[in-house]
Amino acid sequence: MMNLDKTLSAAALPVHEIVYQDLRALILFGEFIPGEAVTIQGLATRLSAGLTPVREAIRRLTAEGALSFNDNRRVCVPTLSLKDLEDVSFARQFLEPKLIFMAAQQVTAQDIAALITLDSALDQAIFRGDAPMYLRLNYQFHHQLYQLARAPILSALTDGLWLRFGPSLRIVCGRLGTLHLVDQHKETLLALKAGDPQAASDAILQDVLQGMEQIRFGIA
Amino acid sequence: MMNLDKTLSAAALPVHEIVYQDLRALILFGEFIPGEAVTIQGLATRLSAGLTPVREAIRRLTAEGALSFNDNRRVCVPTLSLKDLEDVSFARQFLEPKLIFMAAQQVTAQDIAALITLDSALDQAIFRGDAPMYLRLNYQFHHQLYQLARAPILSALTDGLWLRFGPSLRIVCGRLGTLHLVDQHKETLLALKAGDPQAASDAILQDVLQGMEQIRFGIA
DNA sequence: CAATAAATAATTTGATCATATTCTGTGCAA
DNA sequence: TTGCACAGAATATGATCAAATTATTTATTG
Repeated sequence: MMNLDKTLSAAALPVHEIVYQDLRALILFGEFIPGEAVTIQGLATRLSAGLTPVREAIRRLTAEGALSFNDNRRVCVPTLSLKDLEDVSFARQFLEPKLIFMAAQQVTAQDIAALITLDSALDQAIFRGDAPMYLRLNYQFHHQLYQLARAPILSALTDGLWLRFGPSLRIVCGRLGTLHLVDQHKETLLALKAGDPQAASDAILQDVLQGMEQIRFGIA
Repeated sequence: MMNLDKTLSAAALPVHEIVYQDLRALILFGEFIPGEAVTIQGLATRLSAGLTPVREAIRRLTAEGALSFNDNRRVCVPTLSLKDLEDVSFARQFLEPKLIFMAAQQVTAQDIAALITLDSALDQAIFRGDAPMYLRLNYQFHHQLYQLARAPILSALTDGLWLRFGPSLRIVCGRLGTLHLVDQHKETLLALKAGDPQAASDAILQDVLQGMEQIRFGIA
């Protein structure tokens, strides 16, 4: 029998991949509170999948630090200590500027246009006070920049760090709303347009520092 | 009924955990050649485990970049391009000195003694031309230093990088033997004993640079 | 007698496996 | 070259067993 499920969809991804992406988004955009327990069977029900695919997705996320595997064999969303945040901050401070520097060296006008579109939507979300959308678009903006650097290993490292502070980010927004947020991306976009890697790199560093400061303030 | 399986062993780890550790070691210490295909069923047979635990271990290693998941749904050991090596090198240059700096600030005499013991064994292995043992001990030396930093997130990042260049390292040793290797750890140990974080940090940077250069030379 | 502690039962959750299904690539024939 | 069938491998489910947590009951003590 034909597979009718993938009628219009892209590529008939394996279930474990879909579950991974769904669960990743749930964590990244704060559907889980830090410290909250995550059960295999619960997820299987919630995402209407079998146990094995869920299990696989959980192991992946555990390897990425998005979930932690207790000695009880239970899994939960880790809470980010201040010390942890310092470490994440340190890593981002050298990874992101490097990536954006590389991206700036090979970015096309089309790429920049796409980023500008994204950033406009981001502004809208802030203005509307739409925190979930803000979180998604902000991540997407950075993620897209990583892709442009064409450095898979560094991109993976940097991307993975978002999973560490994602849940905490959500809490910050929940407490403070989005109106206090200042968009730091304009400088970066200008530097990209000007073809100035160093300026782009410097601009993104400011964005990173501001973001980390935000969270530090939020979880303290 | 009592659990007789863990007669003397530590804690009766789940099979998926054991498989993960075994497979990790196989990759890290070069039992697999870069590019080689890894089949789930093959591993299940080789490690005498079921499919589900092997599956989980593979997903974990995939998330860490030690294995790559093709669109064919097949898994293989990725080959490290020169570009990839540059990226790994960049990340290690920041991460390792930072970790060792932190370690040096809280290291005890006992810790140092353990490191010296390790390093002696390492010297022996080089002298004997025992490449597999060299690989294990060298990794262990660094890994132990990471632990002393008490920075779980940065340790995990750095540890993960070994999985990227591990398979290539093995090739280098296979080609060139171990006799050309110079132990760069003495400086680090001296700095630790002297309680000089900056010196320890600088020393380890030299070790990292030399190691990466080694591989660059080997895979070119 | 009330309150706390210990023991036990019930329920939930995790781990593993056997099995059925689906997918991918290859060789063969038209 | 195109289409079809087959073999090997990956995927996914549900069943089964073990471990852990929670709830309940019983015992003990002040």
